[in-house]
Amino acid sequence: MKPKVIAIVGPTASGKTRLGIEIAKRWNGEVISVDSRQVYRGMDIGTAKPEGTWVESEIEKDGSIKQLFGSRKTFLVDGVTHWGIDLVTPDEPFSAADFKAYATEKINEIFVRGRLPILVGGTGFWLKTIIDNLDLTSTPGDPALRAELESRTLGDLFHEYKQLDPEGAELIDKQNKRRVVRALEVTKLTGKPWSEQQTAGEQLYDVLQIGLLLPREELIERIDSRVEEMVARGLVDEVRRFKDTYGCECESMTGIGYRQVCAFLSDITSLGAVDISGTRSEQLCPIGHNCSLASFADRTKLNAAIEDVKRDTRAYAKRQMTWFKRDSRIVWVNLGDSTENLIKRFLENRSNT
RNA sequence: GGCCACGUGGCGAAGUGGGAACGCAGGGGUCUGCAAAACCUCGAUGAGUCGGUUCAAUCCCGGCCGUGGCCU
Repeated sequence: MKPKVIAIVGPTASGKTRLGIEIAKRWNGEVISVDSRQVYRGMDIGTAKPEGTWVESEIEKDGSIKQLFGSRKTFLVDGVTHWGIDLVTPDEPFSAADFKAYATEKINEIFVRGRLPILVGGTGFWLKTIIDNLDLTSTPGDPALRAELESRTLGDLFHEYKQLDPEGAELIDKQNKRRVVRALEVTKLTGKPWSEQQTAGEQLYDVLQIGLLLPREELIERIDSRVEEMVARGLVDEVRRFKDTYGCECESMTGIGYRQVCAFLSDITSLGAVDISGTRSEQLCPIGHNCSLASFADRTKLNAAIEDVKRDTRAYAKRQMTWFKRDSRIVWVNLGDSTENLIKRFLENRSNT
């Protein structure tokens, strides 16, 4: 019998986190965040990381389970244990494959504890690695090779790739350089065509996917107000801290919120319009907020950056819906609907494979 | 009242006497190690409006309407 796992999916700002907590409380579960941005330590406000506290772990003490991502501590949100948060520093890479290794380990641990694993998150690809047990090839990225490949033109790369893996060349998105680079990278590193390495193992878990559905208008409202809330909570200062350490270029800074605000900060810095060495939080706040030091021009720019964040978040939500829509296994519920019977039936149903 | 300018898809905005760029927004889609990423794709049978010139008008001419500016 496969372990039963619940997954809560849906676009950003649809209320997944809260639902996850409710379900965890009701069914004795632990949450695993499936979010490619919440893995970064310290990136809290912009990733809408749930607010919680790190406590000494009670459950990890016996050491009976080998921990790939060992931690003495547990992240508690409203009394519910959360995994998948604060796994790496913002300059460390963390891929879908890393996540798969981490999450499967955590699911098994939770299962052994006799509790219910609840995957909560909007990173569809990461979730898919677990639900469909993708064998993400055993070939990690090779930074040197990748850098070399990336310096070449797409046409050139595709040409070489086609020689090495004609079948893959048919399947791949030939206009997406990032994909072609990876396929070529895998093929060269392993000596075997990338297209032959795309396999999925047998399903590991019995999964109930619950999708949160809400009217587009309502989702947009929720996105907008959440972004405003982030700003009020100090998004700009958070981004500035990371900008000072990592700049705007590293992967973790390409997240929505970070990207736009980082660009804004670079803009005003280069113009010398704002002294950013002083008491920062007082100097930078958008129009409509109470602040005295920022110039009107800079506040206008910040407002524009915030609008960009909202816009890009909407676009992201749309992409997420495109992803989830095509998975017919998802059971869609309206925000606010009870999941009681749905989950009850799922848990009572004995899986026979 | 007179003079001048302008009137292009939801917004912004080019250009041309003979296939209406582009940006943004919006819709649809792809996805097997960067996925909040990367990539693909679709929207004006028609240019305020009515006439005229021309083989042909969004582009030239005129009337009307509208907008902005200037003048008395």
